[in-house]
Amino acid sequence: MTRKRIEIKKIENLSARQVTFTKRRRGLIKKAHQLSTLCDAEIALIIFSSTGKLFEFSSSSIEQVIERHINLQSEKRLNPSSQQRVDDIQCALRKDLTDRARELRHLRGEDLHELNLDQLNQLEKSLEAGLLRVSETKAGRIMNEISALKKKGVQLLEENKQLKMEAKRVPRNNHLSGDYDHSSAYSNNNFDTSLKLGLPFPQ
Amino acid sequence: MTRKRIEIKKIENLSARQVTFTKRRRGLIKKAHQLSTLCDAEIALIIFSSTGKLFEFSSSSIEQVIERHINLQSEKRLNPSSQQRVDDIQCALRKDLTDRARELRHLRGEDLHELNLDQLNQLEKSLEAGLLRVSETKAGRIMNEISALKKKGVQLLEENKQLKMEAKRVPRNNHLSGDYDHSSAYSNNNFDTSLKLGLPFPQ
DNA sequence: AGCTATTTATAAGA
DNA sequence: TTCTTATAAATAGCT
Repeated sequence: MTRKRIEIKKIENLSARQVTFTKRRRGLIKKAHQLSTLCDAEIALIIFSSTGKLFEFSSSSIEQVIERHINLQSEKRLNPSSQQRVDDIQCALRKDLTDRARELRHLRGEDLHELNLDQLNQLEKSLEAGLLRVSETKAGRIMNEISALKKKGVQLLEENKQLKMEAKRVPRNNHLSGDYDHSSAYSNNNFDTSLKLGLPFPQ
Repeated sequence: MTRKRIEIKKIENLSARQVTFTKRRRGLIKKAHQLSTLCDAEIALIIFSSTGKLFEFSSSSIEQVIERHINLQSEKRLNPSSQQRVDDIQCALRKDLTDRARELRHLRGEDLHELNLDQLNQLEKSLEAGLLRVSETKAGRIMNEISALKKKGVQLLEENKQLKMEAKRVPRNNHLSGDYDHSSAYSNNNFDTSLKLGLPFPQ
C-alpha cells in the first residue's frame, strides 16, 4: 500500500514485522471503530501479537459482544457450563502446548520422520536463519566485552602508574603486599579474552 | 475516503448505511486477515450488523481466540471460590506456554537481547545440532527418493525390453504410439534427480 | 517517531 | 447489486 506493494505472507524480518504490526493494528482498530460508528454495528476485535500481547477493541463491552456471539453459536451446543468452559480452556491450552512442543522437538532435530521433504527444507532454512542471528548477536556481544575489558585494562594501568608515582614521592613506611607492577598483564592489547569469557575458541 | 470526505458518525440514510456496511465490513475483514498473515498474529473479529446479523473472521478458531482472551481477563473473577486448583493448573499451563514461546523465539533468532553470552553459546550449539540432524535427515530422505527413482527406472527398462521382445515375435498389425525405446532416459544411473525432487541444489 | 510516494479503500454516481 | 472513478486514507520503505 505504499512505496512498494508487498505480498501478503509472514514478514520474516522481526523488526519490520513489529513495525508493520503496530501500524496496521492501529489502522485496523480505527477502521473497526469507524464501521461501528457509521453503521451502528456491534464489533469486537481481539488481537494477540506473536509474542502473546493482547490488543482489543470493542464498540461496547467486549464481554457483551462475545457473550452475544457465544449465545448465537451455542444455541446448537448447549450453553456450556462453567465447568465445561474451564475444560475447554484447558483443552485449548494443552493443544497449544503440544503444538509448540512439537515445533521445539523439530527445531532440535527430533521426530523428523513426521515431516516431509518440503517441511524439512523449511525447517532447515529456519534453523539456518536462527543460527545466523544467534552467531551475529554473540559476535557483537563478544566484541563489546572485549572493548569493556580493554578499557578496564587501560584504566587499571593508569591507576597503577599513579600509585607508583605516589609511592616514589612518599617514603614507604609500610610494605603492604600486592604492590607490584600489574601493567605487563595489560600492556599487550591482545591479551586472551576468551579465557575470561569462556569462549569456545581463542582469539 | 473518496469522492467526498465523510464525517464519522452514524449514517442516517438506511440504504446508504447498508451499502457502506457491506463495503467496509469486507474491507475490515480483509485488513484483519492481512494483519494476521503478515505479522503472525492471532485475531478474532466479530461483527453484528444493526439488524443483528453476525459476521466474523478469525485467523484460527474463533473459539480458541476467545478462550485465550477470556483466560487473560478472567484470572481474577471466574468462580474464585472452589477453583483454586483449576487456576493453579491453568497458571502452570500458561507459564509453560510462555516459556516455550520464548524458547521458540530464541531458536528463530528473535529477542536475543534477553540472553547472556553463556545462553547464546548454548543456543548456538543447540541450533547447530538441530541443523545437522535436519540436514542429515533430509539427505537420507533424498537418497531414498533417488534409490526409489532408480529402481523404478530399472523396472521400466526391464518392462520395456520385454515389450520390445514381444513386439518382435508378434507381427505388428497396429502402430500404437509410445512404442519407442525409453531406456536411454534411464540408462544413465546418474540422471538428474534434483529436478524431480525440487531440491535446492543439484546432485 | 516522522515523512512521502504509492497502493488501497471507498463515497458517489451510473 | 455491481462497476466505475475520483479522491481520501493507509502504509512500506526510509531517515
